[in-house]
Amino acid sequence: MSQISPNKINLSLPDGNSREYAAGITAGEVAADISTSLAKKAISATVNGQHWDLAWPIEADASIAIHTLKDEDQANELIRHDFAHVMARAVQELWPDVKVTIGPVIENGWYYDFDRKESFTPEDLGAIEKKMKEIINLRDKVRTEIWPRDKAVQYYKDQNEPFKVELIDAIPGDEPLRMYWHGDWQDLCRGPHLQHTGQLPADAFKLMSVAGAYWRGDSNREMLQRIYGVAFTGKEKLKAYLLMLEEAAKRDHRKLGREMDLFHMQEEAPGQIFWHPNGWTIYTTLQDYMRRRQRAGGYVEVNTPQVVNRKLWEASGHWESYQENMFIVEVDEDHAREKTVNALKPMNCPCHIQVFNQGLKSYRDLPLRMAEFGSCNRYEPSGALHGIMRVRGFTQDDGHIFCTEEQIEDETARFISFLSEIYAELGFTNWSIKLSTRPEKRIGSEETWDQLEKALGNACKAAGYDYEIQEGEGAFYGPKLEFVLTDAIGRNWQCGTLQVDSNMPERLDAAYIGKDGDKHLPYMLHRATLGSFERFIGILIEEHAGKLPFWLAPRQVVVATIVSDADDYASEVCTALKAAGVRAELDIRNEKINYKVREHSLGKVPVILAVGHREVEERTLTVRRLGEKQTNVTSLDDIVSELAKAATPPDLL
RNA sequence: GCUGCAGUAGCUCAGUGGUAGAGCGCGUCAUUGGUAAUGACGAGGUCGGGAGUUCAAUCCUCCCCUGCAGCACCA
Repeated sequence: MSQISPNKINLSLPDGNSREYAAGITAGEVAADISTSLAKKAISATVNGQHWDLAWPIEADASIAIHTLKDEDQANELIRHDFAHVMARAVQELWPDVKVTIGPVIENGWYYDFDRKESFTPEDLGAIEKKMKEIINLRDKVRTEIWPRDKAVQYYKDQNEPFKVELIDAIPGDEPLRMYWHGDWQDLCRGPHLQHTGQLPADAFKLMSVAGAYWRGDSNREMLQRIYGVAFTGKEKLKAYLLMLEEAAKRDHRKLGREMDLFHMQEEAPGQIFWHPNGWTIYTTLQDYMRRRQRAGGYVEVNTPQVVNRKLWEASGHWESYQENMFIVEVDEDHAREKTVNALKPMNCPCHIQVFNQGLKSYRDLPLRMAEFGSCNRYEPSGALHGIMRVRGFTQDDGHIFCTEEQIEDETARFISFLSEIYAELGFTNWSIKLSTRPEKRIGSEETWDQLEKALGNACKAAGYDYEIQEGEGAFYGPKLEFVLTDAIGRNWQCGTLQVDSNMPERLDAAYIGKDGDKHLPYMLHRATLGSFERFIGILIEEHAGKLPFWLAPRQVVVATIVSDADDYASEVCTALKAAGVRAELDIRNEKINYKVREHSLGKVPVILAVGHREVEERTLTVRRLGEKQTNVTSLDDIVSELAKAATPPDLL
């Protein structure tokens, strides 16, 4: 690729030295010039901050760094990318009639979408993996060429690859098309790539699963088959990743929900939860906590109807735009001319406006912070349901702040502090804010959007937080903040939200009398801290792998006897703990202590107090804490006061 | 909703074209035993629902329901 050029260029290396080369030299040639061993190990380069293929020429002065597999970030991107191509080639070698589409790098690996009539089976994945290893062993050189668009289109038409033709059509006209080969196999790709397929770590990848995926993410287009793979720079890292997946599966809230006897679901009520005593204890403990927090935060609590006539939903706009997600309830009264049509509320906001609209409001009433533990029902698409995380019946810790435009920024900042304290008390310190700005389809003037987006951004800064902008992701009526928390194994969950809205108040005729004596339209800030109790509890369970903080644990203490002579004392201990506000249970069953310890440990009870002859004599207890093997002996009074303190919710400490 | 896979005892799972089995759990009895399963005996299912093929279906076919993975959705 390099060509003779009269121009000299200066390349500065990471060690501070710089070297002079003829313009047009490739990064690979630079690596070879530095050392032959580097040339062998090199996989790519970074040139002026851009990830660079070793075969691409460098035309001007630049900073350059050569990468090997040791440079995790670049190496992962590169190998995952080339694995995608190698997999596509393997698939086409095994089934030549399969059409290829796209195969991007994703977290931990890649996927590639194929168009094939028959489904891929798990056995097919094994065959593909085997074929991939063969291709890697061929050590085929990677070659790229830049082609004019017409030539590329014609090529793909000749190859009968219609998806590639469509892909080219979607690429902006001025972008060069980079054609890529390893061996005889070809794909369209912007690169960069490895030097040859042999640089792929053949022992550090695995094909994970096959699933359907829409072409171009459009549910109206054809459904393709997507094969997911994971790859790392070494097999130890792959092993570690697979181990992490096993750990994640162990803390699945659906599994723990059964093991801890928290809740169940059944097919007569898909997407809805039957809470068992243990689970409901978590729920009410969390709800009691939120109720106290909201009172302290200046909210008034209300409660509004579940079944509401369609008239209100027509007025709010939900009937038109949200109907397919609503549970419709028809009532056929004996002498009525027609059926009454109602819907279960999918959201609380229209109802809160009804409360606001009772009586005439003055500017003196604002900001009015109205909260409800609002039970909502949404007919979510069947494929969206997931344990208690995504359900059809749930309760939001909902709230609406009615305020003037000037109050938005302060109220938002105030909410962010409110939320941050709660997240901290619930043990989540790792969370971030996303600001979603005006979408394409929207209402309201540009000036208003400017002001509202600025108000939310300023509020974040005022509360002391940074935010990330999500361009165009706001609601059609206003911008929003999303509060995303990261759990113990790195997964992200959107829980809290705050959305600015004047559309709903307007549609439902909300108004207040201003200083000037005229009617004004209030703004409404839709906000939730936990999101929904159901989802948040699911997150709590997974975050803690079932070992909830003591104050939230549904079963906090089991007093377990070793011999039946200790029954009376154990009962006395249990009573004392209950009186001190601890959720304590008595286990005087005719079972060995080993058995009891095992059972309650599996049930994730944080503290087991064992009682035998010795403890009865000395009026002590042998304390065993969940996750610890050793025990220690404590006096009755000490343990009662210690556990009573641990059982106190954080806001009451 | 779409694609694929799955649905057998409370749970986890094995199994077969001729009306089903294990472990745990549950019940009874014996056992009073120091920190992750004491032993014996016993009771549980008609194999998600419906239709079809067949002399005969839990097993084959079709439809439906529910779940799982991914996609789409989550104003």
